[in-house]
Amino acid sequence: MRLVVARCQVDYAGRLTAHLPMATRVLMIKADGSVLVHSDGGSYKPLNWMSPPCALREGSTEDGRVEWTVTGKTDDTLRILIEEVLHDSSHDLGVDPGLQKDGVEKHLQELLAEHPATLADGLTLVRREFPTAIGPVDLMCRDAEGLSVAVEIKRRGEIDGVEQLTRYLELLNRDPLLTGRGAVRGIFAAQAIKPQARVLAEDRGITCAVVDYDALRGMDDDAEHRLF
Amino acid sequence: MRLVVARCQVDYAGRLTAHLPMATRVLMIKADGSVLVHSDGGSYKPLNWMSPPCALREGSTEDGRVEWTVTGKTDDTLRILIEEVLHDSSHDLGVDPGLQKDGVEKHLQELLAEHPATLADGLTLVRREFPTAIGPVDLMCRDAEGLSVAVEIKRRGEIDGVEQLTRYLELLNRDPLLTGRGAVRGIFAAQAIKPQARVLAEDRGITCAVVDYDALRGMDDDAEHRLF
DNA sequence: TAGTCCATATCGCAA
DNA sequence: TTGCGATGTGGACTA
Repeated sequence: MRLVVARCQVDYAGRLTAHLPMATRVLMIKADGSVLVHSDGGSYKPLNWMSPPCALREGSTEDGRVEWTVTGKTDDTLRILIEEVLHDSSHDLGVDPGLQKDGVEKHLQELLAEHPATLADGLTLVRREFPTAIGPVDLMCRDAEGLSVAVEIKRRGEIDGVEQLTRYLELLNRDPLLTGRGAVRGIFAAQAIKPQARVLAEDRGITCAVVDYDALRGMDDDAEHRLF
Repeated sequence: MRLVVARCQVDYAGRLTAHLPMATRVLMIKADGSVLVHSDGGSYKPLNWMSPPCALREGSTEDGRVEWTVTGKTDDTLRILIEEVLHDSSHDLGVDPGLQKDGVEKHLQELLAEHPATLADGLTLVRREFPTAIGPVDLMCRDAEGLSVAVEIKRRGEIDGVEQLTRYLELLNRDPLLTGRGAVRGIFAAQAIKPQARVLAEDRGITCAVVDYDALRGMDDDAEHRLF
């Protein structure tokens, strides 16, 4: 890992072209050759970068200024014209042991599988990841009247999720084993549902359910076993 | 901008919980208080981070080790336990003049709005960003016969774009003002269209148009004004 | 390898 | 501010 602070001008040409005027920035050069150009603001996304695999070549322009050329796998190139180097240091970091995560969509599905009644009164689980020809339905349930209910779970409820559930319902409603007592209903469950997605869902007779993740976790006796 | 290289352990708790075991990493602390934890690989995304606005507090644990606590706007917290500092430097970067981009979807839409006939002979523009209940249609046009044509523009033509255009067409074809002379047609325009998207589009009677960005830019008399 | 879906997404624009 | 779509999306998983 090499860290450089320099007054520089950056030009990228690849899927798009982008230009950064001359200013002081941080250049991070990773062991795999990838380069990140950061300013003193924004968020974690660099102003400009080159993803690995790529190669950095240090050269100079006709008028003797330092110029880095980073070449990517395709035609991507990142040109960094350096006017003044304010800091330059290299560090051996070794291999990173990696990140452990908890609390993504899979976990939400586990919690709802344990507590399906929070989605609709009297709802009981038939099975998780119920298989269909076009992919698994997150939860297949049965309501108080014994009718089949397909549940699609998303962390954020957007229009794509409604389309997905619609495709599932279309398929499920061709199966006489499921539709014996009546058509399969759909429930679209998410921590937040966008207005457009809600309109589309309701237009298609799909019920929307906003899920309170913290409340669900509170209901789960084993919640503490998942913490680090 | 402060750059620290240190052996550290990182724990994040917010929308999810995440844990990084003790290892040597780069910590980037920006002027707005945001913190990035980078390893010597991966891509531009840090292993862990805290987005602005946030506040960093340097403290120490009961056993005297250095611990940073970064607190975000909501309940987000990032705890960095530091075992050994290998490098620590601060730099004044000033305000960045910002990034200039060229070649994104918006620009493509401008060019096609100026030259709709490249999509189909005799096509003329009615208006850009034509409003519907579920969002704006990129270009609403009229063909040589006076029939309405909805154009959806994507940089990359994938299946989502076809779904989007299908929804627009469904809605537009309920409007007697547009369908007076016949049903509204759809054109799916992109720099490259994936095979699956093409199949779906043609199955729905949507015309696919592959757009040559460079050729379009060449037709545009004012193109040079957009260059740097 | 190509398709699909998630993300602590981030970012920019507009209502 | 919130909603919404684009992103040089990236990354993981699957068939």
